[in-house]
Amino acid sequence: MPSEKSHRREDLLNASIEYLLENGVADLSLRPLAAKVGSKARLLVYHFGSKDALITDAMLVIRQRVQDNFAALVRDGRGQKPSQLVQDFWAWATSKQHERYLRLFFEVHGLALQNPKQYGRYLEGAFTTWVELMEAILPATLSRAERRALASLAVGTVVGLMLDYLSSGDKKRASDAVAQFATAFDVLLRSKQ
Amino acid sequence: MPSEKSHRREDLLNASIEYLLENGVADLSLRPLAAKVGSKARLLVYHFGSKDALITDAMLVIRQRVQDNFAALVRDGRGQKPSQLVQDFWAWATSKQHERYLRLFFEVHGLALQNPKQYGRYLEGAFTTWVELMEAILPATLSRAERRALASLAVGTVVGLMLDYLSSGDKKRASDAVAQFATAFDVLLRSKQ
DNA sequence: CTTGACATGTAACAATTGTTACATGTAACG
DNA sequence: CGTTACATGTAACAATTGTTACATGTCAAG
Repeated sequence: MPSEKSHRREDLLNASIEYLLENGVADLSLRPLAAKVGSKARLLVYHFGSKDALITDAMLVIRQRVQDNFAALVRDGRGQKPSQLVQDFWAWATSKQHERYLRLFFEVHGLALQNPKQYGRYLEGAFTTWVELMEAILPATLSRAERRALASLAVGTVVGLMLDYLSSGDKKRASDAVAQFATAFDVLLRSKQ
Repeated sequence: MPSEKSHRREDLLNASIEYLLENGVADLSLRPLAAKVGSKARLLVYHFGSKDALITDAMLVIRQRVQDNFAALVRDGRGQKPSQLVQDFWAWATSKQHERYLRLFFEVHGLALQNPKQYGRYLEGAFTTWVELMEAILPATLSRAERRALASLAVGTVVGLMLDYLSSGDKKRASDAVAQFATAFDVLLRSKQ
């Protein structure tokens, strides 16, 4: 087993992530991937253990990156209403340059649902980590149960509308729906206070 | 090209649908599928044109079935609030026996996003048909734009929370979020009237 | 009986798959 | 020098893939 501080592994992982973002995982095969990242199929298995493990490792890194960005949005927008943060994140995630993150998430997620054994490490926490991040920006005056339900609602709504946008390409319709959610969310939060 | 009224094709399609619901499409290969439905790979290609066309045809039938069921819910619940219909459909779709429909939808959807050429016929309308169904049960007093946004919101929210439930297995949390949505949706509808 | 459309059967193609065994290199450190 | 850990190279395995060419069967309508 290679050491955890190997930077060859890290380099390969970063290059592979780029490849995954461009090509998806459904038709992924190790040899073309290895060729693109300047390596060999043999070595990808050596460094990551298996194809599935490589994909899972890549997805965990990607998730962390996106969540780091969300955390930065929260930090920069301290004091903003949760509904505004949701809209800011929506704008960030649905920008042309970030769409490929969403696409990859949805692809791997769908595969993971049908084959939890293969991608279980990714699936676990795929939603719950987001819900926890969202809970943290909801008013502390709410009960734990209310925060949980409202955070889940916000995450679910944004995720569903992202999927809509990616599928239909109709950004205006999806963004209008997000705006409607924002006002409804504000009302909901006010009513619980 | 085989005629459209061939019932051999129809039988094979129905049997294939059952197989897809149990096994997903990612690891699907024609020979095992053919064996299970009492046919040969050769004939599946003959009847459907290609593997991808078979999957797409199956998905369109499945979507129609689920949407027919939604329409039946609407018919039986005439006069109910939209938020109640949403919750009824949520209960139907997340029941143990129907979960596999959701799983298959999300799997194919993810694949379709990364490869629109392959599953384009399915992707087109995957969301818009649902949004139209939802628009139809919103008050006619709303403006067209409002109906569109609110319908998109309702569909997106339910879809996102379905994905959450399937991923996390936490039905209570997801259902609580749906309930929160229902009350918010009612408020939203009232405010527009 | 014959035409014709639908269905099936047999068999092959050419390419690719993830993974592994075995051996070699490299470079830092004692 | 020699040990050790990490990295790479070569090559093969065994199985499977979607699709196609070509031939045969089935069965109702003319």
